[in-house]
Amino acid sequence: MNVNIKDIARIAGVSISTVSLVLNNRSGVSALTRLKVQSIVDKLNYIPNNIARSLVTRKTKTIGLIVADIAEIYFGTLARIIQDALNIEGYSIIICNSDYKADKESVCLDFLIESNVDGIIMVPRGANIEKIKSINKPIVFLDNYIKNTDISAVRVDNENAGYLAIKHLIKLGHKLIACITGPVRYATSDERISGYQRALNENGIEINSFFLKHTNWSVEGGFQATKEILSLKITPDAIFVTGDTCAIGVFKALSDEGLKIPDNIAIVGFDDMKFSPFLKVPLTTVRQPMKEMGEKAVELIIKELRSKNHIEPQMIILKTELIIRESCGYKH
Amino acid sequence: MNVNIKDIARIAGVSISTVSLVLNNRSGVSALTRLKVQSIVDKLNYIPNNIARSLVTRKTKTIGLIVADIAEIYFGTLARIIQDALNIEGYSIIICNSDYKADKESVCLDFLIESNVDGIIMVPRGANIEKIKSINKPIVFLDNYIKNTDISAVRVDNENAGYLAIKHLIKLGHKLIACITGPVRYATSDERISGYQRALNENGIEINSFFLKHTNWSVEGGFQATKEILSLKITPDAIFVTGDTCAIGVFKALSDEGLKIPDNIAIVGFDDMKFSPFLKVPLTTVRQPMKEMGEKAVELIIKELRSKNHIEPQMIILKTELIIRESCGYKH
DNA sequence: CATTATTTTTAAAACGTTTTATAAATAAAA
DNA sequence: TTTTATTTATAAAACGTTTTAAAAATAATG
Repeated sequence: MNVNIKDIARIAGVSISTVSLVLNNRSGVSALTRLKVQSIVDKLNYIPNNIARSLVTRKTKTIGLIVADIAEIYFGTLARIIQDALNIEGYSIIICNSDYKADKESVCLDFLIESNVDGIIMVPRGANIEKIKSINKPIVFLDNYIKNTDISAVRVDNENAGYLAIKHLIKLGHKLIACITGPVRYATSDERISGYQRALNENGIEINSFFLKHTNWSVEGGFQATKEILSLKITPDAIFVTGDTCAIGVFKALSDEGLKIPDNIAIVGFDDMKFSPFLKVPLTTVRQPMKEMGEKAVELIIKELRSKNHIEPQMIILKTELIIRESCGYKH
Repeated sequence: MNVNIKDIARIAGVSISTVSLVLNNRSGVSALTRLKVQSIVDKLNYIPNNIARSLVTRKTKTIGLIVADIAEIYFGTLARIIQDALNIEGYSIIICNSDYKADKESVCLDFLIESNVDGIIMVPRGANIEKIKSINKPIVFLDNYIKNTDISAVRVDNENAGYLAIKHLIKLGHKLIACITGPVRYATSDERISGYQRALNENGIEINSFFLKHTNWSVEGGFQATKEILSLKITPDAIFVTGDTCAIGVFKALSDEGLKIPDNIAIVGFDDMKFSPFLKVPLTTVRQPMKEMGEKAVELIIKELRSKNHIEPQMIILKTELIIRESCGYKH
């Protein structure tokens, strides 16, 4: 019913092979026939069938993207950036959600393989290492990564970011600093904690394990964790919240208890999402270069896709930036 | 390199056709050979090639989803719901972003067609009607719709929702009610305005056009619109913000001007996103049944996909619910 | 047992491309 | 002009499935 390459060939009076060469503008066709074929293609509004094409080329021009949850702004933002960057390169994406769970991630991987994606960009949970290694396609880790795998990764200087965030708090006179972070055994999360602890250590401040709370970085998670922290015998004078979405819940829990930011308690967030400057108290937060992260991941995977021979895995660590707004007070 | 149906056939000592029948568990194969084939399939971990399959069946088991911007929580949430529902039916999705722009939407449509999707769920911008009609595949409108097209749509009772929201405000004694809404010439947006105006009319309250502001429903949009409203000679005593993301910006602009919610000004939102109960003042808002919306859209498109003969287009209008929290005060 | 009906199996065509190897046409060199 | 080199064009195979129509095997009937 749709016009196909055979029709074009017949009407143009040439062979199928010739039409194919023209369509992929490859050499070996005289300027004259090229023009003739192209005009028929244009006239009939012919669009090559990507499925047939994929069957023989074994390429789908599709990249899989695994994030924890596309409904979270952080991942939505990242997905959008990646998608736009990939589109420019002629690729489309299939998005999968792992919910930070290893078993779901495994299902995602299977699904993407069955979907014949050419490559995968993923925020890895940290398990499934063997499975990931066994995938014979370009893979790029994003945001999180798994140690000791020969897989390229794009991420930020989480340890340093945590360190600088806490140093900022300490400089402002805070000593009782709690930390609300992400899932356990999650590199991104762990590194931020390391930075937090290093800053505390360097300044001779005791590390209280009860001041450390794990969440799934959600609004509710932040709310809950803060409630727990506030129920402790000691109330902190600052909280390092390693995700701005999470901070929305933190703000609420604090305001419920009548605590004022920054007068009673200081907050420093992480991510610098679109809404962060618009919270009741504009959030001081560690900005992640989202655009760079997404685009770098795309650049990497495209490079691997293009090169025939194996490419040396790269570890790209991008710089974060502490954006000082009002949630820690004005002192410097 | 990968094992294919031919290998299975050879090893099992049957024809390719038989293997195919087993794989798609169709009748016409004896229990014995079925078992034999299946065991080889399992042993070799054989997975049929979807591309080859698609080529002959002319089905890709893929649905296109066009939203304005996957980075907005509202659309991210919707996308996640749709994706989960489609997965259950064995479909995957390709997401496209139109940014509320007709030309981008057109590009999205072309892209999805070229991707050979089996159907499209879209939040239509409201233009591209002819193009959409010419697409010879199941299409379901979601959230927004276009009048006088024979295309199924799933949406909410926006007019009524707007009406009830405003009636709620009026009952609490508010008369100077501003409205911050979405893009112009956008049915969803327009209907909410209609309800707003009807409630005003019925209560003999004058409609001031300067109290109506259009935005793209973003945080910044809400912030800007509120600034503009507050610069008017008359300050409203309530604002109907037809999107909760937008309301974050509204909250900020109000607090910048020292206006307290709900004492100085009441706010009623729309959507009831995850964060809405966690805003400084928990948001009174019109809840959209996101899950139902997404799942209904999927149900509809799956039904159209399954039935061979044309299905009567359906217009599903789901009920919203006014969730009363604290942003309009406690009075009833 | 011969017929007929039913079940099981399979060969071959089709889906719409790309690619490889070869043939045909043209240009360059001797 | 013949020979050789180069450019242009194409036939046919391949990609891995499903599906159709026919053949083979088995079961049921008279």
